[in-house]
Amino acid sequence: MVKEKITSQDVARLAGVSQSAVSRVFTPGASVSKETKEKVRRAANALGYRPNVLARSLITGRSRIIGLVVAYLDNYFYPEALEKLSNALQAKGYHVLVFMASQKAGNIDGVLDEILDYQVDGIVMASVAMSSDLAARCQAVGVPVVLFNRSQDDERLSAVTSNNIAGGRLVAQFLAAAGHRRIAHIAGWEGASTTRDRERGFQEGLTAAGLALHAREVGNYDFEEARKATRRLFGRSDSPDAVFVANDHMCFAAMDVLRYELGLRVPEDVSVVGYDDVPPAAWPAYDLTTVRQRANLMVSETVKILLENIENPDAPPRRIAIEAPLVVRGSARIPQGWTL
Amino acid sequence: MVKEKITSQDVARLAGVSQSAVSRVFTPGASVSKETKEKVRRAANALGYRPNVLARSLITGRSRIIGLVVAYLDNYFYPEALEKLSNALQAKGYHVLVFMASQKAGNIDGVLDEILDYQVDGIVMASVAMSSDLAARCQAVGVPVVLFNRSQDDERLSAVTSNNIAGGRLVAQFLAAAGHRRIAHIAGWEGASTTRDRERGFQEGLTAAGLALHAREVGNYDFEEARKATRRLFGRSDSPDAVFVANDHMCFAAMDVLRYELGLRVPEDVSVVGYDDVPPAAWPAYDLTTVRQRANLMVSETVKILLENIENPDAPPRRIAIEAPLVVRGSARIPQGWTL
DNA sequence: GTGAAAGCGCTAACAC
DNA sequence: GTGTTAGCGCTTTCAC
Repeated sequence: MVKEKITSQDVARLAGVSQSAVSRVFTPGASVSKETKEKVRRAANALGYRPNVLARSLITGRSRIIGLVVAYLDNYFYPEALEKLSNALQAKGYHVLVFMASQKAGNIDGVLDEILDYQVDGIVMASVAMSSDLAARCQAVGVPVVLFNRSQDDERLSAVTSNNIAGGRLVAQFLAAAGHRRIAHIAGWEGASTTRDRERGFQEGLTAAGLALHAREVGNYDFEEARKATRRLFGRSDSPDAVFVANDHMCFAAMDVLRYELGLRVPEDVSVVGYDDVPPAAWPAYDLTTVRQRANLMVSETVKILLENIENPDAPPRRIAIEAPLVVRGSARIPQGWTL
Repeated sequence: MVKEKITSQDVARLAGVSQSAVSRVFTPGASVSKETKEKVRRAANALGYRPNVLARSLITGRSRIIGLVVAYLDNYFYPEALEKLSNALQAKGYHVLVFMASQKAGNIDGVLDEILDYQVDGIVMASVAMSSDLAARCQAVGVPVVLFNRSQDDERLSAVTSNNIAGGRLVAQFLAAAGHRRIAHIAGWEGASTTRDRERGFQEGLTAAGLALHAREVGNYDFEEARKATRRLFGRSDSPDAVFVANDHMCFAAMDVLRYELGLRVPEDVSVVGYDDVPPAAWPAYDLTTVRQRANLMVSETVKILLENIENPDAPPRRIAIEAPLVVRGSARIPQGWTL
């Protein structure tokens, strides 16, 4: 096993220049003559030399690593986001170091320590809530944090979400306009801002239409819990004629219970609307009417904010809510003349 | 913006010990007295000190970073694998640095350079093929590589897959035993070992049952292409009465075309079998009979091999094929008295 | 434009 | 057991 570590020193020797000359060739803004550059390049290629980014980080104080904390990947909104995030960051010369924040609560603290140990230049927290003193810790070491798909009141945190309130409101309007009167909701995990906002907008929309929420259950963004919630919702007399489920992941579970356990037809017997527009929502088997979270935009905003805060540590945190359109498919009755 | 970088030097000063004493406290195998350890711990906590793993890496030559190259995350086998891999590695004190290898071909070369720049301790290549000289490069710098869900003949590469040949054979047996006689196949991307192996086993099984492949199309593991392949397969007279689709991702596309475009019933009109057993395969809307790739086992083997090769650079590469059982659900006719 | 020299924050001999 | 010393591979003044 030949562990040949080629250093800039080796290249310098071969090229007949100083070690710092080699460094300059590999440092974007440095001043080197054409000839030196040429010689060094040649020597470097001959040896297969590549700069050690860890050593570089030690001195520049920048690792070009972004820590990503994510709780779960079984909600298919996240793989999609992760893929896009990684691609966008890669294009800017950054890379994503993944930290899974398992279910365990206090867990996040430990994870944050691990992240910081790697001297990351920034942190993206996807679907994870952060305590105030964690935010303070990041601020103390000067590492910008942006919350992805979660919002928080803390002044020091940037956040990118879809406009969950408007999204929820849109669903209510849509369902009300279609003539539904017994409209139910399956909420997500109540600790999450997305859950509160989607439900708040939904309630507002219902109220504006002169309706009251017919029934409500909590699904905690969990597949199995969503099934149970659906059974409870439809297990009683006077069951709903429409249901808004707080995300697509739970919505698939709900639809399956509706159709295959309860024998209900969608949308003839009950209209179903989700949130996220993950890929399976478009599959004919579900053909789900849902609010689209525009992953592309959410990711590009996240990257923009992150890089801005890395380059300028005094840039203020920002909170962005991306407009979230309703994608009308076949799982919910369509109101007469619905256009918006 | 207070960018307080706390170093071991600071801690040493506060604790009244030498800087190396501090280092030893944070180095697992080092010898420190109880009192020193206590003093240092206290000082470190007071200052919020944490060792800089990058600086450590520079000297130990180990970064505790594993590079993961993955081509796409829309096949839901990969998010699942990534989650498990990250968790398993995290438990061992390693972390995953993600590199997306976009569609572009020669791309892998560039990606590999980036990976190596980070001084990763090991590399996992998921669903990516590697040229021989890339393998040589990794070997040259002493970085172990394990292929995940792909196999390759190169001697220097470890690989973990399911037993694709046996899996394919099992599907053929199952379909033949159910009395199907016009059995078709939608293959994946023909450049992948999984594609070849699954099809090879499938063919063998067919032959053993005295059958010939009725028809064959290529879906390239792509959703849209799989739809088209399905249309071609069933667009002619004498269309298949059963189809084995090379992975679940394509299989969902195929089933949707069968049911919602062609009006065929599954499994009454046509039996459908997939490969992977991703979560949606178990959803009632699909209820897919499929070969299970045991992500848990595949990941734990991957981690085992990787760590083994990191700790002992002379450990030989290993090629593992995990047994892949057929999960019988409702998308394919079940043979009389099928037990295995 | 280029080399010499001084570290970045840490670990690992090496003496004591 | 503990401090001193010498780097890990690199960037960055600083003279020239």
